[in-house]
Amino acid sequence: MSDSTYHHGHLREALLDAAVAAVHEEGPSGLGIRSLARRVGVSHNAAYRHFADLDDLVTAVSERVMEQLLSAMQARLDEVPASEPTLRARRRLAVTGRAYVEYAVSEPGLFRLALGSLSVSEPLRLLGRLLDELVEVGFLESEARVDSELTCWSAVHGFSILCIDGPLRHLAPAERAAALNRVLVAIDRSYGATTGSPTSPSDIT
Amino acid sequence: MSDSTYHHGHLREALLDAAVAAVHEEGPSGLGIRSLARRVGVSHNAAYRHFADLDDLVTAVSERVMEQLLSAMQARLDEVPASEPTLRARRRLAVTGRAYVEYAVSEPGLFRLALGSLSVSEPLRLLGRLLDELVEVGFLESEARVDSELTCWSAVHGFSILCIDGPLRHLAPAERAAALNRVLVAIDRSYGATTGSPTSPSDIT
DNA sequence: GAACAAAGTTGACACTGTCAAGATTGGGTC
DNA sequence: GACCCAATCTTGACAGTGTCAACTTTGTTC
Repeated sequence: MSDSTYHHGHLREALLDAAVAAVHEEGPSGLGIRSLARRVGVSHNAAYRHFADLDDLVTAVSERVMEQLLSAMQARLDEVPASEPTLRARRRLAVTGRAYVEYAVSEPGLFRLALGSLSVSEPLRLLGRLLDELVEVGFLESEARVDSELTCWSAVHGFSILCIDGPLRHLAPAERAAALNRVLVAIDRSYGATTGSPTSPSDIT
Repeated sequence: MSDSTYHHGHLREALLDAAVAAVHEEGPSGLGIRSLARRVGVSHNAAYRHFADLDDLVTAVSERVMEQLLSAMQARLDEVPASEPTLRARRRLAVTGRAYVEYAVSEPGLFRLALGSLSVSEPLRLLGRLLDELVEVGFLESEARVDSELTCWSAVHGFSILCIDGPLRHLAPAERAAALNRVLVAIDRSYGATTGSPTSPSDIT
């Protein structure tokens, strides 16, 4: 790898890194072909060799952010200790929702960017698996399983929006956590309502 | 009112009208100081006498859209026929949620614009009143009332996003309506779960 | 009628995304 | 080892944008 500016070698990756940093610092509007090129130290529209378009670049950044979000959820998921199977499945769902919201709050710019222009099919697939677990374990009736990822994802995503630029914007972290717990308990209750679950909802927080 | 271009008279309102039309046709990115001025037939940055800033203009448009959304919900609300009080209160809540989603789907650009930059405190207030009704009527326990607007608004808003640019994007209207019904029933069930309501959830659709 | 403030216009500047054409480089082939 | 080529980056240009400053027009008020 020479010092010459030509043939940077990893321009695409460097641009994506810079894009994540820019959105982290300045929000989604900080993303620009030229400003990114400046940040990487390359001349304007060098990026056009790697991205067709500003939209194309934004899409690529979104995919990267979505991967971060997914792995953050996955990490939390794996930390849930073994216990009574039903309780464990319910906790796995709750923990995933909490990870989602916490990512949104800690990285509002990246979250807005990713959710504005990309399909959320990956997180929905993960959610689907968790709900299947709830059915296998007998907590969620298979009839109520239909489209249940919609209510679950909607609730968690909507709560994130309220925290980022809604009325919950200036809530203290502790109060936000309390409100989030109420939302997660409501989801849990809504799924277990049909079976009259014996375990208290507060067990999942 | 003279024919002269000077002293347009209603420039502010004309600009807001044009803004709504532009976003309706071209999406949020169709909003621009200059393009709006062109649309109204006035020279560029005449808008600066009425709006400090592009952000200021966007905020004003958002408020206008939010008013449209609110009155759309209110209209549906008033159409719910008198019946058994509990059923009526539940239906009023469901109908409001449906109006919210239908507005989002029918005006995705305006919906995105308004929800991206404005607080949703007005709709939340309306929602709060509906939930108070559910408490008065004995369907929702007052203990579960705390922050219950969060779960409700979150679910409906999240569903809207899924319909606009999520995996539900290309769903046929009938299927979308069916999925929406399931979400609304889930909310209803989650609220009535603690009391063991005697009425079937399907009554509210 | 003169003075004044409000409303619109004109001109300029820096910035943006994007296209076209040229310069530079490393890898493969004879 | 020299040569060509394709990939990569640069330079230059164009239209479009938001915004500031200075100017012009207009309706109102004393």
